[in-house]
Amino acid sequence: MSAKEQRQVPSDTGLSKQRVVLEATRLADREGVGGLSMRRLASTLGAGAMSLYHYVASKDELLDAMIDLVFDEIELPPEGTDWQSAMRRRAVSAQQVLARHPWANGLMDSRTSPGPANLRHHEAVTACLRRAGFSPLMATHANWLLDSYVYGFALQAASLPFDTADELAEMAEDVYLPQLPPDEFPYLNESAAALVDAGFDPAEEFIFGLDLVLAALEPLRTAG
Amino acid sequence: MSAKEQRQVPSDTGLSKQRVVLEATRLADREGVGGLSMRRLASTLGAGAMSLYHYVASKDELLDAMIDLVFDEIELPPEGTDWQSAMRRRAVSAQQVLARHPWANGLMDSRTSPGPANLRHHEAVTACLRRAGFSPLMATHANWLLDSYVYGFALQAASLPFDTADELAEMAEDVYLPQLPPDEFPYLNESAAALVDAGFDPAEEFIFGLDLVLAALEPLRTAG
DNA sequence: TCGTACACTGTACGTCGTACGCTGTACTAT
DNA sequence: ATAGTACAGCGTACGACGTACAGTGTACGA
Repeated sequence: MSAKEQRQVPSDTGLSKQRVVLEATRLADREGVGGLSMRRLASTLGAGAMSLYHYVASKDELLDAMIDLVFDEIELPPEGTDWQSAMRRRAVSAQQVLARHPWANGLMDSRTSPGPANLRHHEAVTACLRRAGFSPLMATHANWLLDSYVYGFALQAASLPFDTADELAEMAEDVYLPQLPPDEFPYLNESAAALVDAGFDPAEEFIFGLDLVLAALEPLRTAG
Repeated sequence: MSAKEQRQVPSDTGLSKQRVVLEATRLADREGVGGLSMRRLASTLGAGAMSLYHYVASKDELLDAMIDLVFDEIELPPEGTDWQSAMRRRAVSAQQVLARHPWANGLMDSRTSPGPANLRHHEAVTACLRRAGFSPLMATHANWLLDSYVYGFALQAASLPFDTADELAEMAEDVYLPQLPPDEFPYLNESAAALVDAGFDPAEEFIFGLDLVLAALEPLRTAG
């Protein structure tokens, strides 16, 4: 039980940056980013509000750390498969993580400096593409396109009031269609009907677009 | 000068929902969404804070209205050309509008109910796709893919600390590269160098990915 | 002249992030 | 044993926030 070497370990009672950031993301998952205040966070940790400032310089830094923790949850592209499988896997993982932490997307645009997990991730993805034969420039194009798709999809999915095909079917009749006079929005009505019929599911939709994107990128692999 | 018919017109001195929402987006453009408070907004309008609540039920409703005003700025897909040109035109317009109002992206995920301009836009885009031969289901796929790309790109672009190729070149040496030890991030270093060489420009990057997406969607047009 | 409606406002409450200065404990040097 | 130092954590206070509530004044129809 020498004291020195376990100083960094967060004892069950003591605080630590890890514990603060982790509990903050849990709180944000539960109550949304609006429900995350330093006072509330502190009280779920059994501490006073100002104690947090020993581990985090400001709320902004806390938010940055939370974002980086989210990036840390995303699977890196696995090695040892073709590049499309690897990228699909990490894209799906990213989509799931962003669905788990819906607040993360909204935070991204305000914080400009990437954290370590973000950088690590970016490096791994770029490595995967380069090894698959993409030139540095084409790898950048691919990265932008893939990330745009992942983030944009998450953004759209987050603003849907339903998560599954069943929930959509329920809502369509009660909420959506009443807002859409058929003479003003004929095509949206047609779409809504088709989606309910087909059992639209966001997770499947993500894969559909993702595969289109991956296929579109294939020709870049040996160009440039 | 009968009084009745110009009641809705915002006289130069009087307030109106239009004036409130418009000034709010101007304020947000200038100072970011964090700088938009009811008090500050009121004072730029030369009014008391509580006066705003005669035109807007809450700040949330104000934000919704601002988002819808942003949608209203986006060009609808023009009729009378092939669908790819039409969609490219509206996508580029959307990208420009989102770049002009960087705060809009971050707001999207929290507000779930689309405003009238949003619906009108969605209807027009769907109509364009349907008339081009997409089935209702394929039109939905296309819509999701395109919108994901547009929003996701805007999100990424907003978190870049530079806007043009020249600014990137300046920043790369001073800010970026020092954060990227070459032994830990070899591929990111390689990328950064390639981008500076090639004169990476976000606007061009957008078009590049967009054209890939449009081409990938072409086969869906006659399927399904 | 009165009444009523409406555009607008001042004050107040609870909450936020956080600056500042204070506690208590643990450990080192004497 | 004692004093000194470092640091984890806290209490209070300040200015800004969204907005509930109870006004105030002006315009206009009766």
